[in-house]
Amino acid sequence: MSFSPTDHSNPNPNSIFFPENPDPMADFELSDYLMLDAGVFEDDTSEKGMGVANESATPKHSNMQKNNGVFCFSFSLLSCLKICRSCKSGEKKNKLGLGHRIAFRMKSEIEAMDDGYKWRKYGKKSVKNSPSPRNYYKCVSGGCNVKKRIERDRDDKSYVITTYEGVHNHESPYTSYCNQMPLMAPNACISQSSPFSSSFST
DNA sequence: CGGCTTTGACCTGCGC
DNA sequence: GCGCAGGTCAAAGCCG
Repeated sequence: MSFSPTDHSNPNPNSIFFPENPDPMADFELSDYLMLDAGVFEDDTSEKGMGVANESATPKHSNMQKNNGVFCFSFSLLSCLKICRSCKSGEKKNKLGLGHRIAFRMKSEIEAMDDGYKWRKYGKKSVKNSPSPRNYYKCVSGGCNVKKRIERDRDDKSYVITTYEGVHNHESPYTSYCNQMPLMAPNACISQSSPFSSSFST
């Protein structure tokens, strides 16, 4: 299944589309993700505050599974944020009082990835020692004060660093959309909608 | 005309 | 207290 920009059944016209590309993930590489306030994996080899999806890692959540030696994340960023909510981190909050924070570093030419939620840009700021500006977004859903920052990696501009703050208090439009497709493979929709749902070779 | 982005100004925290 | 840097606000402009 693949959406096209003219496919009006796609609930989010801003989605990233993978046309008839034999390898839709060819241009995308999720290199790191940092659980700044909590860990995703219960893995003895994990660094503090960072999950590592290696062979010995034990999936802490049902969203993650091993398939033919490959760890497959069936969650996208949006579901990952929900995972954060369930983590036992003591509900530490940042200075903004938004609670959990999670950062992703990924190789991408596109900065504004579609993660299923709708965002409104409210600021842009140049950062010291960084040639690329930082963009600020807020979730536009009423009552949801989740924010995200997007900036280019100062060391390697081919990488984009996305930082999420807070937890959505509503379901993603995309999640709702996927839930209405019982015949679809569980990972298929997310894989098409969000490149964040990736696979790690182990 | 409504929604979204841009951008300069303003606010706040922190180090000296 | 002062200056700097990061974060946010809000008016103006753009676009469909």
